[in-house]
Amino acid sequence: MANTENELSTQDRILNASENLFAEFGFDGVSLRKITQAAGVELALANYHFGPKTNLFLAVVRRRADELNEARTRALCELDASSSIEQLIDAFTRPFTEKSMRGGPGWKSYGRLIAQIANSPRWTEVVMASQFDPVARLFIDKVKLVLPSSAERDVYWAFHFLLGAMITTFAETGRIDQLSEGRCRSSDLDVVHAKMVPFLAAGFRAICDNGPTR
Amino acid sequence: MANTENELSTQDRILNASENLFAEFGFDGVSLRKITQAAGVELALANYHFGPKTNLFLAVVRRRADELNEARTRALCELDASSSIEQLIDAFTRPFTEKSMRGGPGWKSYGRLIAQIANSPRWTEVVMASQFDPVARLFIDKVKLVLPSSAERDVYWAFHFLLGAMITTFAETGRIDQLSEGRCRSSDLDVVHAKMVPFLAAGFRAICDNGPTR
DNA sequence: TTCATATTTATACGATCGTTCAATTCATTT
DNA sequence: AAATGAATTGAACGATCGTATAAATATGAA
Repeated sequence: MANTENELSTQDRILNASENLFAEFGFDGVSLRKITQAAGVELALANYHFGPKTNLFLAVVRRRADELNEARTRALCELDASSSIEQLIDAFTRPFTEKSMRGGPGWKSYGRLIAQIANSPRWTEVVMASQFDPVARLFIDKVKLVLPSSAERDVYWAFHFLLGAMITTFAETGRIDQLSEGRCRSSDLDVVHAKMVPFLAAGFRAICDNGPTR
Repeated sequence: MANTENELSTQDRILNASENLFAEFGFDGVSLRKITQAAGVELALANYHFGPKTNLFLAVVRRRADELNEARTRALCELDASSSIEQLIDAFTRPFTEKSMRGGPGWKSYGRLIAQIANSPRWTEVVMASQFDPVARLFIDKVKLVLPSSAERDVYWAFHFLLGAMITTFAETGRIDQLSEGRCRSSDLDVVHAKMVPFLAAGFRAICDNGPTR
């Protein structure tokens, strides 16, 4: 058997190489030859273990999506109507921050990968909706409890802005590092997280807390 | 000569087709053959007028970036230290909203294109920094005037979150439409803009208005 | 009209793409 | 040891990629 000691299985070697390269160059910017070469395996093994290239891409996404959704769901379920919007946003965003900072280097690539997928019409339905909608609905339902006077549409819009800010944060493109001439370090997600939660919480309160609904 | 009456020049036909296809499929997801076919011109004309494929991509980005930067700069320069943070955010974001809603269909594609570029390490430096940094610095300088008690780092972080929310808004992937089951229509940017400005303004105040700096 | 220049056409080159498959090796069970 | 199925190898397929080039055509100045 493989995968004893510190050796990785062929599947994991391919998945890791795919994650890195897809994150940097995108789905169409990487060939299966580059992937298998980076993984140190033969070309045909990608097709043997994962089928067509699209399936390999989906396998890369799904691998960490399950773990992430589980952590988010667990954190959200501990909160109720008496919680603050800060706690809700923290529960939704902290799992990725934790994994990106302390879950291994693959999570950094995964953050960049999700950012590409999220803004690509090609993958929005197939990947984002199918993988992340359930926990998104859970988050929104909790927001309705915490901010009961909010109109439902406004909660969705606030969540839309949250997604944009969060996804570009986890992408870590380094743009803000460059623009701020080193004053900001986007790779230190603990610091960014501490700024992001109050920023987004204030936004939620501003547009979702309009007093009695009618 | 060409381009009399309602006919488009070969360059414009190629640029328009490139804009649409790059926005939908990404740089590596489109071939010059698909582009020239969609433009109704011969394959070799793309190379003749624009050189390598990368140059064509950059030409697509630059075409509208100049017009957008000019409108943003004009709006920002009308504001001073007595303005509100809402006015500043509006000045920065409204030009794209206006052009996307009433500037012709090409601006919709351009919004999706920028979203891809913004989160792609490949283009962050070459495109984003070189094209959009000057007006970004102008915006940040104005924020420092309007929120004088803010720490400089916090202004950059707030701008970072603004960029994420704004860019995903202009991408119009339709994800929030789907998630909200039609309650939100991301293509109606006038409505989204009216929600985005107070959302982001509250976020800026939350993390940039910490009282006296020290 | 004649000539020089700019643009368009048609074709081709070498490279790389995703995918397939027969042959071979490996691991495990009888 | 023999057999069986999974895993790996190495090579090849047709298709498509970006780019280049020579010939044909269109354009504008003399």
